[in-house]
Amino acid sequence: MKNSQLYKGSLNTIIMKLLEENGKMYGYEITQKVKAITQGELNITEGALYPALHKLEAEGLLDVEIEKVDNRMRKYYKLTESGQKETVNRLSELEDFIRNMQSLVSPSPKLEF
Amino acid sequence: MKNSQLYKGSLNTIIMKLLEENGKMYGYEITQKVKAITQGELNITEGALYPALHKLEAEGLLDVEIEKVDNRMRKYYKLTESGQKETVNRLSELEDFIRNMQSLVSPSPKLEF
DNA sequence: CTGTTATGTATAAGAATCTTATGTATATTT
DNA sequence: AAATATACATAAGATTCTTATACATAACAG
Repeated sequence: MKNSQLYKGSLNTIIMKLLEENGKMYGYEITQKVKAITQGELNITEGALYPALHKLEAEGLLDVEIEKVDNRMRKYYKLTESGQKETVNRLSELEDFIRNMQSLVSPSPKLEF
Repeated sequence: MKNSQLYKGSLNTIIMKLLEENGKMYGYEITQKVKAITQGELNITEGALYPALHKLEAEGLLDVEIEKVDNRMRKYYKLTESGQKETVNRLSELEDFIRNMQSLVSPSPKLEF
């Protein structure tokens, strides 16, 4: 991903959320979309992305469909039914995570007397 | 930590933030504090915590001070000067991370016509 | 009084995720 | 003609965490 270790563990959730929103996407498209949404702050590397997609597919959360565009291969991924249910869970976990992290770092204001 | 992979990579930031707020803390105290703040949702395991503390110390971000209380050892950790500076960076990275994740998953509302 | 829970630290094996590097191939831009 | 963009893939190694184990004292429960 980027410089920060914080993104570790969040890639699956990002992929699934984007697929939920966009129906179907291919790998390279995902990297570009993420870059655009985060204004270049988050760059997903292929070495992280493709193994993640393969794993989600192996787990039955994604379906794949190969197309050829301009003589180049594209593997379009979309959520399975099981994947759609799991996406709801992952997003819920992400909300909890963000809430917990904010509780931990939000400046519980030090009262001064 | 807990069930979710999302927390992976965030432990160092949590530790440093708590030390910034509380001056000095010992390991077990950190686990209890995190549990309390997150209402039991996030449980830091010793297998993750102690190696993390040792590494932060080795990197010169933490200082350690041993005390004996009730015949039991406590290792109090506090931020070094370098650690204080680095904490600012880490918290800034965390803010960026949370902002980026919210951009990615916030329901860019689908307009219907 | 004896076993369990709480307090307190530590490490080692293995799992999961990611970085970095490399490889292949075509299309487009310079 | 060379560099960049598009498009997928994998392998070695780094990092971070889980799970299990280990040691030791204090407090509580049966």
